[in-house]
Amino acid sequence: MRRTMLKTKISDIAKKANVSSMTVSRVINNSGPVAVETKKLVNKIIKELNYQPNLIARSLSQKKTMTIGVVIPKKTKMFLDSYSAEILSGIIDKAQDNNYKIMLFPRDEAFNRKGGYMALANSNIVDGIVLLTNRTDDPYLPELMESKFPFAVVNYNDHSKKLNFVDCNNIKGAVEAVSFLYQKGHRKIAHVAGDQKETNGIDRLKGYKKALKKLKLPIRKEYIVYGEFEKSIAYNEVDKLLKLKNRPTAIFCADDSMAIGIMEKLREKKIKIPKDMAIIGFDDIEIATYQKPALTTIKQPIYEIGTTAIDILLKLILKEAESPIRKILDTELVIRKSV
Amino acid sequence: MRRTMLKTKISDIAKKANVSSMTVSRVINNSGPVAVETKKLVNKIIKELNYQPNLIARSLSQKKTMTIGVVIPKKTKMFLDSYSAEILSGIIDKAQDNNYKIMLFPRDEAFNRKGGYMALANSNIVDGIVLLTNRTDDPYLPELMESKFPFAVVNYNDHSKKLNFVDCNNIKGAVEAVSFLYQKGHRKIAHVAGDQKETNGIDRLKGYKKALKKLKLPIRKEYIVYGEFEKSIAYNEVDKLLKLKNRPTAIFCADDSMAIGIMEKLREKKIKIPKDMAIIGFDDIEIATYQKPALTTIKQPIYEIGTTAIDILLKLILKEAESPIRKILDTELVIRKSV
DNA sequence: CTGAAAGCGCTAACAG
DNA sequence: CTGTTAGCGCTTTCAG
Repeated sequence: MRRTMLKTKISDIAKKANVSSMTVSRVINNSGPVAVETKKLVNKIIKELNYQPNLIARSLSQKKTMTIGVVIPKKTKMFLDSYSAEILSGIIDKAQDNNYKIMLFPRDEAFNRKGGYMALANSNIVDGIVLLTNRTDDPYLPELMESKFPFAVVNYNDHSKKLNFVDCNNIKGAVEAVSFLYQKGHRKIAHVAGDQKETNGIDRLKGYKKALKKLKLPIRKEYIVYGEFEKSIAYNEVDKLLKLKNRPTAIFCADDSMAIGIMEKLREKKIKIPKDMAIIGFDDIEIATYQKPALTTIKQPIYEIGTTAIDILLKLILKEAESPIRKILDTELVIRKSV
Repeated sequence: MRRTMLKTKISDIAKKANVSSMTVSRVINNSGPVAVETKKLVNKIIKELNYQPNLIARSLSQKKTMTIGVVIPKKTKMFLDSYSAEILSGIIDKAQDNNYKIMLFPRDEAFNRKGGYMALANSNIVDGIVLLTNRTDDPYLPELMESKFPFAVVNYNDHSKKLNFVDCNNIKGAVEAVSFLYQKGHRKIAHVAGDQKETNGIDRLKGYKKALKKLKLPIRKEYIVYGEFEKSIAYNEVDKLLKLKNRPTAIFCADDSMAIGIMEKLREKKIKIPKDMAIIGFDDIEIATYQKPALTTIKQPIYEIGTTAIDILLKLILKEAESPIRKILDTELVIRKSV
C-alpha cells in the first residue's frame, strides 16, 4: 500500500462538498450557474485543501494550453544583444497580461531535427508560436504558412506571402537617417548594410538607395559594405570604406551594434566622431546612449514590437481576425552626438 | 457534419497498421517488444501521416511534462542585465540537452496573487522549478522548501535551510578582490556593497571585512556604502566616499554594474582610474571588458551557474539524489586596467 | 510479441 | 441550479 501523498483533485472537493465534480468545475471556472450557498461551500473547501486545478488535464479536455511558444535563435546571438531581449520582454509581459504562459524553444539542430515548427505545432503543447528567427531562407517557414496554425513573425516583412508579422518601417527609417546626414551637410554617405538574408537588412539598404536617389546623390558601389548585423564583421569591413581615396564623411549603419563596432575602429584610428566621420545607427538599443559620443540613431519601438507580436497571435488564436495580419510600426530619429 | 481536419492520433496509426494502439505506443517510445516487421510498418505509416504525439495527453497519463519552470524577476531587471540573461542561456541549453522544455514565469504581482511557487508546483505543468529570484525575505520560499517539489535556487546561499542551490564562492572571491588591491599597494580600501537582502550582497560584504581583518587593516564604517546592486544607486552613493577627507584610494564594488556606474561618476569628476582611484568589480559581465579602462573583476562562471542549476534540478526530479543539494563554484580574478 | 481495459483529471454536452 | 455520461489521446497494467 503506497503512502504517497496524492494531490487533491476536483473529485476530492466534490466528495467533501457533497456535490458533483461538475459543480466544482463550474465554481472554479465561473462557468454556468451555481447556487450561492453551494459556491461558498465549494470555495471554502477549495481553500482548505489548497486545491489547484491540474492544468494538463484541463488542456487535454479543452484542447488548448494557454501557452505560447517563442522560437528564439541559438543562444550565441540571443540574450547577448539587448534588442532580442527587449522584444522578449514585450512578448512576456503581453502574454502574461492575457493569461498566457510562455515556453521557449531555441532553434538549434535538435529543434530542426525533431521537425521544426510543425512538430511543435502538432505536439499540442502551445496554442500558437512567435518566431524571433526571421531569415528569408528559412526552410521550415513555408509549411507553417500553409498550415492553419497560429503564428507571428517578428521583423520579417514580406507582403507577398501569407505571413503574419510585425515590423518597423525600415525603408522610411533608412531614408530619414540618410536625409538627416544630408541635412547636416554630408554628401559622401556610405552604408554598412545588414544581413541580406533578413528583410531588415534588405529594406534598410533599399531605403539608403532610395534616399540617395531622392537627394540626387550618386549610388556608389564602393560606399556599400556588408556587416551582416555583426559588430565584429562591421569592425573589419569598415576598413574598406576608410581606405577609399574618396573617403565618405558619414556612415549610415544598418544597426546600432555595427555602429558601435565601427566607432571602436574609428577611435583606434583616431578618426574623430562626428568631425571626421559622422555615424548614425538603427534600433536604439540601450548601450547606444552610453557610447562616447552618444549614438545618433533611428529608434525602433522594440518593446512594442514584442507586445504587437502577441496581439497578432492572440487575434489568430481567438479567431478574431484572418491571416495574414501585418503591423508596421513607425521609427523615430533620435539625435545625439555622433552626427 | 464538420469538415475540420482532425489531427492524426495514435489510433489512426493503429487502424491503418492493423495493430492496437499499444503496439504503436511501444514503437513510438521504444518501450516493450515489437516484432521487427510490425515496427517497420508502423514507422512507415507514422511518417506517411506525419504523426506527432499529443504531448499533453502523454503528460496527463505519465504525470510528467518534461518541462522546467524558470521563475524570473520582473522584466525591468531581467534581460537588461546580461548577468541573468547568461544564466538563463545556461539553463536553456542544459535543459534542452536533457530533453526538457523551458517555461518562463515572471514573478510579478499576478504570479504572487495566483499563489506563488506552490500554485505553480501544484498545477502539474512543470516537473520542477528554478528560481532566479533570490531574496532572503522571499515569503513564498519556506513552503516550497517544506514541500517535496523539486526546485533549485540560483545565487542564494544558505546552508542552514533545506535549500537546493548553486552559488559561487562569494566570500573567497571578495577576499581575493581586496587582497589584490592590497597587493597593489592600497591601504584605504572602500566597499560599495550589494543588496543586503541577497546572500550575494551579504557574503561579499563579509568577504570584504574578512580580508581587511586578515590584512590587519581597520574596518571603517564610512568606507562602506550601499549600492543595492543598482548602477544608478551606486552612482549616487559613491559621492559619500569621494567627499571623505580621508578618501579611499580603491573601491571594491559588489558587482560590475555598480562598478560601471561608479566609473561614470569618476569620469565626470575627472578622477583618474586607476591612478587616483582603483576599481574592482564582481561578476565579469560582458560589458566589463568594454569599459575604459577595462574593468578588473572577480569572474563568476555565470553560464555554468545556469547549467548547474539544471543539473541539481534533474537530480531531484529523477530522484538520483536527496535534497538539499548544494553547489559552490569557484571565482577567478580577472586583471584588466582599472586597478 | 500483442491486445483489452482502465485510468490520468478535467470539461462539453446533454438531461433533468 | 445540478448531475450523468462520455471523451480528450495517451500509457499502465494485466492477460494472453
